[in-house]
Amino acid sequence: MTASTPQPLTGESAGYDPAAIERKWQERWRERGTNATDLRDGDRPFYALMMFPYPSAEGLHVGNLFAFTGNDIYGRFQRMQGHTVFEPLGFDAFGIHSENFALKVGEHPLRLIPRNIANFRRQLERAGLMVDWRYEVDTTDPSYYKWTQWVFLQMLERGLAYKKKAAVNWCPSDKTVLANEQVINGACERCGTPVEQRFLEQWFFRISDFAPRLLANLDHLDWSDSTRSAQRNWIGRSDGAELIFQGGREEGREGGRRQGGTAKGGTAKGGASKVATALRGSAEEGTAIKVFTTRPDTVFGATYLVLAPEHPAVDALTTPAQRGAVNAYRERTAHQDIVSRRVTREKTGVFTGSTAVNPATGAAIPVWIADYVLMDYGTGAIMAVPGHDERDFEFAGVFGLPVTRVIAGPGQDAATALAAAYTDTEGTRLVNSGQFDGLPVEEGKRRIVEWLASRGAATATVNFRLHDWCISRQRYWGPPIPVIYCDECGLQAVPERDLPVLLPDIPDFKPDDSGVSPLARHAEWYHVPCPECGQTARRETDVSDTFLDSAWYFLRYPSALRHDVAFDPDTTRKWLPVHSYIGGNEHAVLHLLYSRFVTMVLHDAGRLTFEEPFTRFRAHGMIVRDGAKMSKSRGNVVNPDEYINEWGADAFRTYLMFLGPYEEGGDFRDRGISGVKRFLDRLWSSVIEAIESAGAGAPDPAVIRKLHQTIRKVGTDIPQLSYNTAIAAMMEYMNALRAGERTPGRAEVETLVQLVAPFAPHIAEELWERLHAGAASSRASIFDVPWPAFDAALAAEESIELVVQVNGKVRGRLTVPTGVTQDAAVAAALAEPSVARFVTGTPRKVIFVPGRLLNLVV
RNA sequence: GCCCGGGUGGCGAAAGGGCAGACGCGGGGGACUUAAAAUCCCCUGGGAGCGAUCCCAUGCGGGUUCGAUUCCCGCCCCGGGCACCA
Repeated sequence: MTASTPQPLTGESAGYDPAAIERKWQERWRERGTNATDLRDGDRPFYALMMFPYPSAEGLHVGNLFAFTGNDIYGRFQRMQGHTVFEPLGFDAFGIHSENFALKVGEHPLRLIPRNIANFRRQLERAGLMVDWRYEVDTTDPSYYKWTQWVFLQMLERGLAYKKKAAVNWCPSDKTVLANEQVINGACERCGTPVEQRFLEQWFFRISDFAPRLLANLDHLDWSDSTRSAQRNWIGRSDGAELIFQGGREEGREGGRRQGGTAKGGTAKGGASKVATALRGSAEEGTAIKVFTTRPDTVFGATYLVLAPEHPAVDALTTPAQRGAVNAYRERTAHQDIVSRRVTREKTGVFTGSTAVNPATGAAIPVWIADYVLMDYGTGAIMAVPGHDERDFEFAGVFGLPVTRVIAGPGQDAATALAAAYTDTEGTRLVNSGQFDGLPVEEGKRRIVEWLASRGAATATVNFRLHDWCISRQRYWGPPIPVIYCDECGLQAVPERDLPVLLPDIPDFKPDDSGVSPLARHAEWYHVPCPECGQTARRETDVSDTFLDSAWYFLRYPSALRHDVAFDPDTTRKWLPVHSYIGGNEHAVLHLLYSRFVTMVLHDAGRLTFEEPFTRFRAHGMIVRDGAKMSKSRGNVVNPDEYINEWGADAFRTYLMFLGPYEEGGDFRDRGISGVKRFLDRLWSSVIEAIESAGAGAPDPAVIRKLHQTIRKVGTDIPQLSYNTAIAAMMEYMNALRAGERTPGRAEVETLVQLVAPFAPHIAEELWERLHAGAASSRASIFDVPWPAFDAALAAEESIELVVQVNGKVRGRLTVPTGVTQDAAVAAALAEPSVARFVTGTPRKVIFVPGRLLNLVV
């Protein structure tokens, strides 16, 4: 690749030198405060937010720039529409990623991060973003995390933060607890190490209490469908019922095997069931077992129960004869790593020795424990319906438990054998279900729940998959959780006046195997007077999850200059909720859900007037390079600095937007950028020629028509983030402008410069200044000049090309006046030999689409 | 397995019931030049024909329609998310 050399042009004008004009305008924007937003001003505020980056040591990723440029174009466009636009940016610099990198290079994050941030800011400034850097936030700055700690206190105050000992995902390599979201296929998302299970005291936020609202509001948000769908799946609503099975009764002793004769595929190990029967003894009377099911219609087919090994009722249900086996199994699952528990599909389990009564059939059915039932979903217990659930069928097969058909599809009846779990519901009906036989599934569900409910054995219930948010991290690089433990007074919140709890500058920030944060090793920090009684007390040593930092940063930006509040109520009312948020879909279920949750809590606390933070969200696509995902190991990472050096920020930005649909991403190819650069070169020379030939040549109506069509196209494409087609339209106009020998007129180029401005701001400012040299307006930024007005009359075509089809096949084209009538069009079409030869006699039918097409059916 | 995207020339892609391939890259030819680069102009989905023209073509198979890349049904493949969630 060779850098384009400046082309000598006529007269004294210099050629297009991106490096020089980009330097010039970035400096001028700084001097003149062009990008500074007066937050008190303007009756049409527009908050254009982009997801702030994690400032890695490798520097700005092209994916960051792709995201930011898309947001910047939209923001600049809104400004030209007359909005006061606020486009802030900051750095999400806490967290395990930074900390691990610091450990790797042996440098303290307190020294490393500021350097990374400085490098990022330098790279970002070169990209020509309309960012008001006065409002920059850095989550690791005490003036920021003071308020992150404040957010925690809001949660604590409202009973939404709580501590519990929990089985957590423990990464033995990073030596830390991971959120469920950070475990990918049973392995740590950072290092890929298989995750183990540990029991630790953890801080949680009660996000699951908000599941119904978080789900319901999605219907009304102007968000990318892909993002909303990901959140719906994550929240995971299931409609069903809780059913009660009375445990430990003596009647129906043989009930567990009563229907065994109907089982066909599930009796592989009948012996186990015999053992179970022999060992069965009397369990404690009256233990009620609640199960959750989405298929209450299949309750007549529930032939056994399964409890999670951790279920609190297991002790009471275990008979003396089975205690040894049950305890051994529970011991094993407690220590089992989460990988094999979650990923292995092999069915294991142990019989408790007890039975429970199926509330529908009255039969006594055996109660088992198995690790395929999870304590943290539903009630931690299930009714097993092996006939109609794949997992239950498999389990029944392993342990020789009876399988009963209670759902029959077309061509099946109550006696049809089950070779596998039958899970269809469409067009099926209930069988072997007493008075409910013959009902379709949906009606069966309703009627059976009503019937059982009348006997106190069922409640219609909704369950969510969403778990509470574990925010504890036994690490160093995060905001300390502002809590103090006093032997006298118990758990104490750090009073707001004592915030921030500063993260101390300690040299040994490396986590060890203790499961406790490195902060615990520093007595001078760890010991603190109790805020209540003044006695020596201990600080909480966990720091909070990075996702808490980013769950509220959009509230901080407009108030970033204030140090007495997290966010100023008046400013917040004026500028929020965020009008436009653009970011990657990798944050669809973490950051975006947590932000919605925090906003909802602050709304309920009366601190915000809105409960949804982002009015409009669009997920941008991913950029790959030469058809492959960018990675250091592949060596195909695009370094923005190199490209900006070679082609200029304007060409780089515009190419990023041109290479594919913004919301889908695209393929970065070095060759492709030259086309965009050529476009900017031509823009430059066209404007220079127009200036130098001032007054020469009348405007060409065809060019003006094309111009207005382009104004319309670009003006509708930008709000839809259809940047690639907007650029294509401007290129088309450029081609029309340059067709023939004529010199472009001033009016023909001036508007184009405005259309290009959001994409290539530096060249646009430079050309605008040159077009208005000497005029009073020359000191104004092009971004303070209103967007060009579209004139429909000027854009209208006088004549159109009418496509003529015969039986749907194109047989000719006619140039006709725009308002041509059907009769005139048919007459003209039949006069064309290319059409007439396919038409004999009068057409049977004529389809006429005015302005587009004529189809003759013969 | 379930839920989202997506599959169109040599390549990145347009068109979301109405001319398939806009725009750009790459390629071919030409102009300018002593020459090259840059720039400018023309051509560029496949096939048949000297030609005007004709046939084929938007992952595969059906359907609806005067007309389908677009809508419907059933598959296949690629990318992403969720997943022993009862």
